[in-house]
Amino acid sequence: MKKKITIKEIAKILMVSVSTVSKAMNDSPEISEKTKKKVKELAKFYGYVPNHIAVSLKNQSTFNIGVIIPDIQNSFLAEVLKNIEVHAKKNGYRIITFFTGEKLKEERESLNILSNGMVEGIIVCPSEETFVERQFEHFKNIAETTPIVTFDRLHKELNFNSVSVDDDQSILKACDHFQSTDAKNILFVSSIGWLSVGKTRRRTFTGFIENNTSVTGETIEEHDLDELRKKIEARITDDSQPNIDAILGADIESTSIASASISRNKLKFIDEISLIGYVNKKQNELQFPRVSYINQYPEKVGEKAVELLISNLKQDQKKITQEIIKTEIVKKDTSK
Amino acid sequence: MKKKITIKEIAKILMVSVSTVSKAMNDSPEISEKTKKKVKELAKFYGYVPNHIAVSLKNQSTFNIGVIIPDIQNSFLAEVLKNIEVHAKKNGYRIITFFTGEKLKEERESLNILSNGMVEGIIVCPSEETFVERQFEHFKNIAETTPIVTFDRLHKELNFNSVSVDDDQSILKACDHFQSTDAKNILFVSSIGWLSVGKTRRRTFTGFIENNTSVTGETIEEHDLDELRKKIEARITDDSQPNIDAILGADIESTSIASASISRNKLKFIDEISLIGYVNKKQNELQFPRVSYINQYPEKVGEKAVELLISNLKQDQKKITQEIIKTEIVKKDTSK
DNA sequence: CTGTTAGCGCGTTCAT
DNA sequence: ATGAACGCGCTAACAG
Repeated sequence: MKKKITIKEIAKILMVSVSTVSKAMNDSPEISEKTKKKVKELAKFYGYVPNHIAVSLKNQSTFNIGVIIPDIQNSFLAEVLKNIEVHAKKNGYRIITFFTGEKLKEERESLNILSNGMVEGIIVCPSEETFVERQFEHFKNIAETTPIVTFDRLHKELNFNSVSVDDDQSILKACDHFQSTDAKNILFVSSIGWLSVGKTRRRTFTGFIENNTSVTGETIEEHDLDELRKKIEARITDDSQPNIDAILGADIESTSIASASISRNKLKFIDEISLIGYVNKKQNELQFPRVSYINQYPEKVGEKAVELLISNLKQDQKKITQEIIKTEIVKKDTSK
Repeated sequence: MKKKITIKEIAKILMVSVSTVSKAMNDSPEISEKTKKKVKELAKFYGYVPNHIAVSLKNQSTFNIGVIIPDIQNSFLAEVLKNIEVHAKKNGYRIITFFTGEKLKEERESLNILSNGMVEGIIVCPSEETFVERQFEHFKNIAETTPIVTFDRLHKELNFNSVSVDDDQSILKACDHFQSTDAKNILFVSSIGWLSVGKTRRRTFTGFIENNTSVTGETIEEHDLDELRKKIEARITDDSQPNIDAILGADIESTSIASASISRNKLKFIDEISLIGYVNKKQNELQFPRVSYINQYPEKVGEKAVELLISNLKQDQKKITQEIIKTEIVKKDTSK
């Protein structure tokens, strides 16, 4: 493998000083056009490019942004990540991505590594285990020296700039929508009951049911997806119990399973049973039926996260901004 | 924002030299236990961690691997990426990810940035535009100083270690499977006719048809997904033409659309029409029907790519390894 | 216009 | 057992 050429070697070849080369490469007005041309030609010839590590050390700035997310397979997170990358690039930043697999230990390590001067700020979606274990110290420690923006998942201990989605509102909107289209008995299905966001969504749902006399509600929570499918199918085909005329999916998986269960048992969407939930948007457009869904606007989340971080980078701000993205019910084929 | 503490400041506080602190932190046998303890305690107290940029510059090694992929929304690429990250981490490397959006310009820029000392090697899935424009010089230039491993997409000009999937074989396997289950007229659908991999898949299909008298074949290629859907639906419901009894999807999108089209028009899977194609595996498991698919084993691709790169990093190897991952038809609900 | 020098943070001889 | 000095590649303040 050929060694990369440095400024020093170019200087030697041209019999000038390293600073002349450096200035020429950076188009300093101090250098004559003739010299600039000579230097640049040779640089191009040897494929010279400034060593980013050295520049970072010298300038004390890396133009890297760290991103930590629990799972790339989650289509919402993947879409947020993509938009983070796009907007970071637009602002001249690169991203360094770590995946935690929802593990606290991985999260701690990622934060440590990234804060060692590798990046100027960190955008992070805290892992589930972090919430379960209620461990937030590692965030606070890092935040003393490195700006942090969190997204998607909130906690009162996480006192940073953040972008999240109005989860309560979206569940309520779906419930309201069902109620206004005359649903009588809503089934809430979830494969993320163990996850904090799953708990919030369930609580919001049960709260709605308790405060409304015109609708009743039931809940199926099951982490094992195949079990979940069985339970849902058993319930919606059970004639001995009150009829389910609407299903609310608390996450992408349970919504998919609910849709498949309805199709497999040949129930008629809308006429017999409606469905609203969370989906993989891109995939949903191609399917039949396309499920009516709660749009969480991952593009906005990603863009806003970058925006908050960069403004924080540019000036040491004191006030914390907790941005909340409004969600929206998008009607497709499975609901009125 | 608090400034990060350096070795220098710790040295000053402890009234020792920087080299003593450095050695103590790295458990050098030259340093007494007493001093080590003193240094480490203070370091911990101040949350000291060595500056990664400085260490990288000093050691001329970053322990970073660059990854360049066209699109994170592609579930195959996303799964490969995830596995690259996992295996990189397992070997003590971090990954820096860039997305090209299938653009040549973005690919060039990404390669340039990454090869400026940021990473020790690069794993890249070349963008589509690169193939269309037949531009491979930028790879060759970078490869002189930085080890490169390509994956998924091959070209004879790309003379690097690579991991790919036996695309021809997988299409042939699907065709064979249809033939052996008595399909008479196979429809090949594709939304990626413009993509090199799409062309290969189509050629393989038409080649199969030409060499087999017992089956006939048709092709629908359409980049606009809604148009594609219309064309597929029109064709499979057109009684004036020969009956289509099998569909082969050339990519995830067209396969999804084909499945949805069949469902929407209430054709019976297997009895009336079969379907095999590429899918988002995770999503496919939750759907009804689950589409019979070609498994490309993204886990293996990711793992192998990291393996090839790291072995290349460890010793300057001369022989090029072009790994090919065997695919497999996985029978689900849409085919015999 | 060009060169010399210092220093970013760290690890590593080589002295002491 | 500890410290002084150098250099990784680069930029910038200061001289000339």
